[in-house]
Parts: sequence; structure tokens; C-alpha cells
Amino acid sequence: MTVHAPRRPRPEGPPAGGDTRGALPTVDGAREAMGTRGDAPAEGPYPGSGEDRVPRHGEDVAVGRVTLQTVADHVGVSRMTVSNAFSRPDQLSSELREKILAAADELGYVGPDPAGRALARGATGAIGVLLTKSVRHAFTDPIAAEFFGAVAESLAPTGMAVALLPSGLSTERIPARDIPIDGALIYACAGDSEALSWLRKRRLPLVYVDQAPEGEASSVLLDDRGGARAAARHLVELGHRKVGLIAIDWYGPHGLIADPTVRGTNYVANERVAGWLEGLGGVEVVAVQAQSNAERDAYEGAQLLLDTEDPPTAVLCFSDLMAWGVVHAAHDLGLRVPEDLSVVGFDDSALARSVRPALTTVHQDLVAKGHLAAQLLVSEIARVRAGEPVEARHELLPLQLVVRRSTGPAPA
Amino acid sequence: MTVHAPRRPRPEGPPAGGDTRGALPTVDGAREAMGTRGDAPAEGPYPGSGEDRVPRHGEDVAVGRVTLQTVADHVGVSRMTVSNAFSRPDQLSSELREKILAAADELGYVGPDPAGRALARGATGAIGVLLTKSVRHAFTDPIAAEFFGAVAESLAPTGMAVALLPSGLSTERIPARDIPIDGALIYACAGDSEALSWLRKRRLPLVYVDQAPEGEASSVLLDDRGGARAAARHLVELGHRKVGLIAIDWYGPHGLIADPTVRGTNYVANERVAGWLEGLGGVEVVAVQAQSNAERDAYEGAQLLLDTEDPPTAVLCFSDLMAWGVVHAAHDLGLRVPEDLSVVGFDDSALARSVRPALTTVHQDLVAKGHLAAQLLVSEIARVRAGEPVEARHELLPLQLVVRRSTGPAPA
DNA sequence: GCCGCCTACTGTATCGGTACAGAATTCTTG
DNA sequence: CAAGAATTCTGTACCGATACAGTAGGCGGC
Repeated sequence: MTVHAPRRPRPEGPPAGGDTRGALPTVDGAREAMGTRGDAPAEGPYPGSGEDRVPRHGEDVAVGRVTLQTVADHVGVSRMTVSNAFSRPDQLSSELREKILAAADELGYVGPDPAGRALARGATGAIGVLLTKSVRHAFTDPIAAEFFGAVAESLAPTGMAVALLPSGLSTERIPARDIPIDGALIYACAGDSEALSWLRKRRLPLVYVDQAPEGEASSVLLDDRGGARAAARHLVELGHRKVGLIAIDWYGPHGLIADPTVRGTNYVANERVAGWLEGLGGVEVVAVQAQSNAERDAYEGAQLLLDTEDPPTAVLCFSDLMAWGVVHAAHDLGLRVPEDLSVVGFDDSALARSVRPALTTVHQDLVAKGHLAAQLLVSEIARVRAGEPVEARHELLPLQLVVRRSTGPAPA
Repeated sequence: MTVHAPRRPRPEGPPAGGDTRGALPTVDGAREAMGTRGDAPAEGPYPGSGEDRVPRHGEDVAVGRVTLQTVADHVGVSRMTVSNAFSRPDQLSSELREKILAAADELGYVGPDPAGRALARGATGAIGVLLTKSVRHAFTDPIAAEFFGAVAESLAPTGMAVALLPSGLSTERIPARDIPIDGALIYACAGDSEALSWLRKRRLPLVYVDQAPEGEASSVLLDDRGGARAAARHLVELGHRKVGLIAIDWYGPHGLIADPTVRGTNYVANERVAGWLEGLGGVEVVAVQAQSNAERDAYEGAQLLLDTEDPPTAVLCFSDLMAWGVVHAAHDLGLRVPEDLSVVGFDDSALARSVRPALTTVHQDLVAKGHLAAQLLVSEIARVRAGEPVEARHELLPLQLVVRRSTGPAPA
């Protein structure tokens, strides 16, 4: 039998608090290393004597490497008992537990190592959040940020952490594949994302948000379609008979869209457009695809709609930001809002409230969405662990039309 | 010897993709067993012939439980070789590697299990970010959000994930103690946070941000003091001889502060105040502590400063938001900005640029801060792993005074 | 033809814990 | 007072991987 030196010396930081115990790394065929001697409790199968002594698990060969075994040896109990002292207090007398905890503290044992525990328990205590757009987007975009804030907040009491998984650029390390997590939230990612497919392969509990789920996963969706429909009906009720649509992620190049019923790849965009069309019924429609969800692009798109012989009397926009761009374009064309042109936004962001005229828009409860998504995932993870059958749940959150000052009766 | 039933049945989702291979992994001289023997829970129809058979490591007992060993057995190579195929391609012929990868794919083996790998390698690939204020704050506050965005962005190419560690409310699970991470960023946390002390006990590489480091940890700080000093000098140069200060986290209750030199607990607030005082030299100072960093609270604080016999001719504010509140208060008191009152903000947020008058403020490069913090931590982690000595580094990022329209010469 | 050096794999010993069945005692209880 | 039930702790067998030493051929050099 060959004996190997202990690997991974674990380059230590400052030595454990004032603890200058033996050190002597005594590798290989070592005569005893400080802690456990041949007389350690229950050393039964070990003749203890001399040669060929492999440093056994708990032996504190490298200074500072304190594990359950270290503590166990120190107190004179089994490793299992120490584990119980930390993780299942009801399994031992509180007296012994105190003693163990004290010894642990003295030795500088922090508590069960998360990595070891994760392996043994099969759970890590973290859930992933998959982000396809730039990670930064999650923080920068107010809509996304609000959602994530709610998720994190709702997770905090459960003691779970949120791991942001960038859909890596590096080939070497792919967070979605390599980070230990118990489940994940898929947030508005293109379905073909490679990272997503890793998560699916891992067979982790997944909850899709703002995106149609694949496979048997659960989902939390906002009723974008219903909200859009309500917005459209609102215009119809106001008497508008020709309505413009301005959105993103349709198909083809940006500019005027021949057939607005053709669907693109963006789930949310598709739903909103579909809802608009449903709500508008037979009303005449002109549609424009903007280059991006930005005020400037919406401004340009609006020009295509409004700077014509027979412009629409109202415009439905993909976002408040875009609506704001449309309002600007209208003003610059000499149109008053809402007297000459009604404009409807989407999202009910802070902007919608603060600008003049305040925007009629569709409000979404991002906090509820975040809470719901988090809860769904957590309960699903719990269910899987308990061995209970999981069934995918699909939640649809209602949106609300908020009528403010940017819409009015169709001009005569 | 007793036989234990396999624990943790790993409640399976849908069975592995159509693969119903007979399992017979025939490990060392054992007859094969497809399940375990009669002591398993919910045992029933187990034709298990022979005697006591302990399911050995690689045996594919539970359908869907595919590990390195499963693949190894399937291909007929050692487990180690499979591991190398995934993690160290240079260790085997590319021919064999292809074969292994194909088999793995067929068996539905996703790749090395992150938890197992984390334990064996001693690294998880995630870094933590400690948040003391509400987790939500990280997303809601634009300053924090911008910083985190930069951190995440800068980490993405390295393939590391960011784990948000709420400073838990639950006693049971404490993320800072229980989540597997390789290092952490401490972002503007009160020093007494319990979560922080766990991180320190774990002896993880830490980088403090916007907070004086404890122990031997590195830090990234903005030169708040220098920035504040520049802002104060600017006022002095404009001839102001009595200046108001409005900030938060001083000491005692909010309202007028008798001695502005007394320091509070908020590192950033302390530095800014100190910088102001340095820059103001002997100029007369009146100080107010606002209840929070909000426009409304600043508004009320400003009234205390301005609605007096002999008001200051300029006010230095802890943030742009507060400056905006001060501007409002001034207007409502009939004071013009900057003719009658100069106002200086801090942060150079979007607000400072968009309001009228545009605010003179102190610009900070949050993106640089994020990148730097991330890089510092990553390199420190790499150094520790490589066994190289780590030395704490302390970076101080300069701030820049941006003079806009809210400041002017002191009124005669 | 013997030796040393590569290359490609394999064996063994961990990494640091947890689950579960036992075993040793003590406490009930009929 | 003995059998049964609690209460405490211990032993064994993993969780799923990686590090490192070691070994078996193949091959060029002298």
C-alpha cells in the first residue's frame, strides 16, 4: 500500500487565533500527528502500532484545517455527534452540545463546511437566476430591478441566497452548468439560450418568468395580453377608429409592419400585440416596429405613423418610455395630446406618473410577480426534496389599465 | 455487516431520456443487484436473489442517477478518465475523449456535479455579495444598482456567479455562513453585522467596498473626503462665508447638529462631512441631520437651515436627491438658486443632470468601482488558491467636482 | 537489446459532511 | 421487576467528484 501526502495544503491565512499547535506536517507514514493518537476513542480496527499509518480523516495535519473530526477528537465524541450538535440539536443532550460548541469555538471551527454539506445533503441553499441580456441590465432596467428586488426580498426570510448566473461568455466555465444551486428562475430569456439548456439538462426545478415555459416547468406570467386588450378597448370606447401600434421584436426590419399579426420571438411583445389586436376588433391598424425600447427610437417610429395624410388618432405603445417618445413626436408635429392624439403606454413606470401629460398606461405588479416566482420555486424545491410529486403550476397575474391624461375622445 | 438501504431516493422527475438500460454495472465481483435488498423502505417486489449486497458507489440503482462512475462503467474506463475527459482534456487521447463524451450524452450525464466538484476542488465558482440594508435596496437604489451591475458585468467573463447574501432574518439558515462561495464583497455594511462576522470567521477572501476594512482585508473606497473637500472649496472660492451642511447618519436625533465634527457610524457620511469641513476651513457652518436620504426629509431639513434670520448662502448636501429637496425648499421660501442660494449635491446621479437648475455635484465613477472591486476579489481568490501570499490592497478612487448651474457667487 | 522518456490511463485516498440503523443507557410502566 | 419506550450517542456507508502518484506500453538512442 502506498501512502500519499495530504494534498491541497490549503494555503493558510493568518494562523488560527493564537493557536500554535504542533504544526509538524509530518506527512506519510507519520508517527502521530498531534491530535488523534492510537488511543483515540473507538480506534478499534486500528492496531495503532507503528508503520504504514495513513493520516486518517480527522487528523489535523495541516494547521488551521479544522473539521468536524478535529472537534470530535478534541471533545472525545464521534464526528456524528458534533455534526448533530450543529445541525440537529435535538439529537443530543444540551449539556454535551454546549460543550461541543464551546470546543468548536475555541478551535476556530466555524460550522459545517457549506461545500461538504451541500454534497451530503444534496441541497445548497441558493437558487439561481438566469440572465441572458447583459447582467447589468438586471440592475439598470427599472422593471427588471424591481422584480429582482422583490425576488430577493421574498427569499430572504427563507435563508436562501440568489445566485446571478450570467449566460457566460467564457467557454471554460458556464455558471448555469457549474454553480451549485437548488433551482432557478428563468427571467425573460430567449428560449435558445445555451445557459438555459444546461439548467434544463441538470433537471433542476425551474420557474419561467415572463416567458412561456418549456417542458414541465412552472411559470409566472403577467397577463400582458389582457392588459393590452384593456388598453385597446379603452381607445375603442373613446371612439378611435384608426389606431397606431408601436412595439419591438416583431419580425423583419424596423419600420412599418405590413402584417401585425405575425409573431416574433419576444414572448411579452407577442402577447401585447395580440392583446391589442383582440381589443381593437375591426378597427383600422397601422403598426411600426421600433429599433429598440428607447425614447429616441419610438420618436422616429412615431413619425412614420403620424407624419402621413391620414394619421391614426391614437397610438398604443410597448412601454411608457416609448409612449413618451411618441408624445414628443406628436408635439413636434404640432399635435396636442390628448386632444389630437391619444397615447397609451405600458408598464406604469415612474415616468408615466411624472411626465405631463401623465400617461395612460397598463400597470403591472412587479412586486407580486417577484414574490410569486420566488415562492413557487421555493415550494417546488421543497416538494422535490420531500419526494412529493411536483406538478407544474402556471400563474397569470392580472394587469390594470390606469387612465391618466394622455388619452381622450377621438377628435371629431 | 449490515446493509443499509440507499438513502435519499432522489425523487426523479421524468425518467432519463428514453434510456432504460438494464443497469447491470457489475462492479467488482458482485453479482448484480438492481435494487437493494429487503430492508429498503416501501420494499415490495424485489426479486433480489442473493444475500446482502451493498450498492456500491457507481451502481445505477436509482434510474436517472448518473455519475461519473455510470459513464465510466459504460465505456469501460476508470472513473478518473471520465473526470479528465470533462475537466482536463489534455490528459487523454481525443479519440477516447470523444467516445466518453458521446456515452455521457447518451446516458444523460450533464457534467461533473457542481457540489461534488466544489468539495473536491475547494472552490465553487461563486462569489458572495453581502447586503445589510434590505436586499431590495441593492436593486432599487440607482447608486447601488449601478455598482452591482458593474460588478456582475466584470465577473461574467471570468465565469463566476454572484451570490447575493441577505443578512438573514432567519436564525436557522444564514447565507453568509451556509452558502458555498469563494470570497465576498462587503458592500457598505454596518461593521457590526452578524453576517459579516460569519464571513470573517470563514476566512474567506474579502473586499470591502465603501467601508473601512477590518483585519487584513482589501478595500475599494471612493475618495468621498476629497470629493467633498473639492465641493466645499468651490463654495469658498465663490465667496461664500456661511455654509449649510445637510447629511444623514450623524449622531443623535435629526435636526440641527451642534457639533458637525462628531462622527457617526456611516463611513461614507463621515468622510463626506469631514471633507466638507476640511474644505471649508474657517468658514461658518450650520449643520442639519436629515431623517433619511430622501427629498422630503431634505426639504424639511433645509427649512431649518434657511428659514432663519441669517441663513447660509450655500448648502452642501449628502446626495443629489437631498440637494433637490433643498432647491425646492429654497424656492418655496422665495430664494432663487443660484442667485440667492448655492446648492451642491453628491453622486452625480441622473437627477442632477436632468433637473433645472442642473446641479453642481460630485461625480463618482461607479462602474470603475465595481470593476475594481470585482477584479481585486478575483485576483485575491486566485492568489489564495495558488498558494501565493496575499497582501491586502487598498484602492482609493478619485471623485470629480462637476460644476453646473446650482452654484454661483455669494450674494453681496 | 537495454534504458530512459513520453503518453495515456488507473488506483487510492481524500474533500467535509449527513442519513440511518444500531447500541448502550436510562426511564417508564404494567 | 422485567419488558417496552425514550434518550443519547456511535458506526458505516455513502454524496460525487479531484489530486497525485504510479504503471503499462511505445519508441528513439546508443
